[in-house]
Amino acid sequence: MDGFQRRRELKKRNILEAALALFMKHGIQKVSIVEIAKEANVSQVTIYNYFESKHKLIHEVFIFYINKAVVDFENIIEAKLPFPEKIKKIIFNKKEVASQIHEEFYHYMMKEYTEGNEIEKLYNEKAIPYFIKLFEEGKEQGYVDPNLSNEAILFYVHMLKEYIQKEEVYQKILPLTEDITNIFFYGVVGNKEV
Amino acid sequence: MDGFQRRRELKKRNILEAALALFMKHGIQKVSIVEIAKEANVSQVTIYNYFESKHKLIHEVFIFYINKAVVDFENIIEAKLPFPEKIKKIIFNKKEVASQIHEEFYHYMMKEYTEGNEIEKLYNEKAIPYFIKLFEEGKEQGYVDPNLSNEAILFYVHMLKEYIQKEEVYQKILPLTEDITNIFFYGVVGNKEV
Amino acid sequence: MDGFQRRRELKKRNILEAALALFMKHGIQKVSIVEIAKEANVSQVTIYNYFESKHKLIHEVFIFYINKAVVDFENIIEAKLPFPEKIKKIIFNKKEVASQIHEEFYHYMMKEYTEGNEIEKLYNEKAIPYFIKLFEEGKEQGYVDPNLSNEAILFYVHMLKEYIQKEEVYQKILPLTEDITNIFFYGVVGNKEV
Amino acid sequence: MDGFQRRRELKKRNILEAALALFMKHGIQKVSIVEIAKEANVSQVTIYNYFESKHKLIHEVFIFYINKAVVDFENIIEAKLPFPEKIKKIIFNKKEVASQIHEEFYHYMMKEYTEGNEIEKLYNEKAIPYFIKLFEEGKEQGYVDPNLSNEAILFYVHMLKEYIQKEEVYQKILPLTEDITNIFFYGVVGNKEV
DNA sequence: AATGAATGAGGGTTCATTCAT
DNA sequence: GATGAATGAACCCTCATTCAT
Repeated sequence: MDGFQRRRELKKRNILEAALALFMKHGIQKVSIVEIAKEANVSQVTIYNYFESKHKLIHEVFIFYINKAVVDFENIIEAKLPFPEKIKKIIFNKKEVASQIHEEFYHYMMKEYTEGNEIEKLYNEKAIPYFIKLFEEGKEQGYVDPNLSNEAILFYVHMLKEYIQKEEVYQKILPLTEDITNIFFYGVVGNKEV
Repeated sequence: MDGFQRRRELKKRNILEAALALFMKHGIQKVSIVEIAKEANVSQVTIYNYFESKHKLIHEVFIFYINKAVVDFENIIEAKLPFPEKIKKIIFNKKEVASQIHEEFYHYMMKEYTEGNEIEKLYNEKAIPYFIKLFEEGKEQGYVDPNLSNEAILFYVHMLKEYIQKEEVYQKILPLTEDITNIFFYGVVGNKEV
Repeated sequence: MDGFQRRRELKKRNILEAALALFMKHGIQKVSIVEIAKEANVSQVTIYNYFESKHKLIHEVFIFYINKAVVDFENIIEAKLPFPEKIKKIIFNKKEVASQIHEEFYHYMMKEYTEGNEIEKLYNEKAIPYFIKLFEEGKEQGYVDPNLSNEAILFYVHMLKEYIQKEEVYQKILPLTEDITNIFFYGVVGNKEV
Repeated sequence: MDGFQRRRELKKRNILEAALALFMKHGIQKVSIVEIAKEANVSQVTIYNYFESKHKLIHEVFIFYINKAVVDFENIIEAKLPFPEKIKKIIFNKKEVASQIHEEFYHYMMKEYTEGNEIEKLYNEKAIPYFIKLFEEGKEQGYVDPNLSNEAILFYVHMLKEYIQKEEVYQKILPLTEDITNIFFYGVVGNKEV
């Protein structure tokens, strides 16, 4: 990659970072191209030169975000930690990519995700295998009921993770961390063994 | 309430119904005042006469929605059903108010909800007591661990309910209903008694 | 038609007049909605309120123009004039609707005209019958070869009329009026009878 | 001309060809410099280096086009064909330079042509003499009334040629070819000798 | 009280042209 | 000399809100 291309990549990354930050803070519809351009210190048109349209920019921001998230996620899974700690980290650790995620950003992304496009492919190829590996580990160690389908557990983890990441929810449930972890592992019925 | 006022209230209700329907279908930002006016068969200005601004209209729509939701919710709680059935109904029953809720509507509402305003007050006064009553019932019948805080269970139920109501999630998890219910009651560890 | 509607129609007409004038002067692509709005002393948005889009405005301008043209045209046909005078008037008389017609306006209109839509219908219903009547009159009086198809004559008249109306052509051919008329009637071979 | 210059001329020609092709297909205003650059496989700036501005590029494209057209035209005039065949070819033969000419291109060119600049000079010097020669030939052979001014005949030929070349007209008048040729030679009064 | 009409501000997008390498 | 990158200005269009009747 020569100097030209390197600079191009750098600028593209700048724009993606700026867009990601703004989308996470204010959602997608409320963020205008002008704002992103200002945040990234480029002209509007430069953004169009790189991304063609707002729609395609959003798409690339998603991919950018997922790639970042997957790296953080990988680190947790591969770490030397007891299973429950990993789960806790995955669900509660907001520091992975961004501390505040705007709901609408998630919504848009999930919509793209469910429409069977590139983002879904990326997610399936990169993230799911780690999850499966994690759950199998949990099953082996007796932390997870082997009769449960991986899909169902995945759903639960996703939901918790996503819901807790909402800025308006996060602060409310911090004192409930223990209880929520308990419910995740033992359900509302509770741990009868203890 | 004289005839004038009654007609006034009726018209207001018409507008609220129209706005609610459109918000749920398309989100809030994408629905314009003109559209609402058309749907409600009134002039735009009439909407302004009644609600001052779009922002305040949205606010009143939320209150309107919650009041409706609470009624549906009340019916479930007071019904003669075993505890687990009530929980299932609350979590999975999409028919309560609307079959398809647009994500963004929820987001806006939740934001209003957490900003300590009228909507929160309404919710706290009307909905929470029913939940508490339900959970106490669950605890008495041995379905719920008495050591768990009501807040944590509330959080869990809310989360499941909200997450499942998303149109893009709903269809994916239908086959997982049993597993999800099991995790809710017994956690990922599973029911060791069986 | 009440006061409201009358004023509405008046304003619509104003906008159409302004648009028509500008389109004829500068063509269509070069004329922006802002310019039309300024010329008509209204806001841009008012134009959108009346016409929805530039495309539809253009369409209505065409219809407006054709209706005007047909009236002028009718007057000539129905007038008590010898046949050759009528033809001359039709071909050379620029004062009918506008003194200067921008080429591109014609181009756009003809495109619409050939795409089998409302404009074609309008033209066929309103203008063609007068032409046919005129040509039949010419044939009866011996001014027109009865073996010629009406389509061919129509084509010829159209072509001459349109071509001469071009601002860049008009001034050049004024001194040639006699010759051109002669060619129209007797062809380049000339009137052998004389 | 050394190697440098030859390569320069070649590139210039490439750009002109590309621009001409695009202008003829889509008109002038709708074709952007970027598109021309892409079609010619050069950078936009290269175009500016050679032509200074879009306006001047258009100008040079016109000259380029006329030169090409004149050559085709010359071939017809110098061919061994009876006079009426030459006329027919000139008027109806669309294959001379391009089969489909976008109207707007003609318009622009004609405007330049009438503004007393280089293009007019070129046309007067190169094309007109051939026309005059052709008409004199016609007069000698009795096909053209010697009393008619060459300007008037030129006007007629031009008009027919140009009008027929319009893509939206061409197909409509194909079945009328005979009649139109007849009108050109004998006028609407028709050939009384026959 | 209710309405049709009107508007200023802003959104996404395109383009001829210039800058910097 | 040639290029990719960058830009200011303009365009079409939308919307929450206000005006005038």
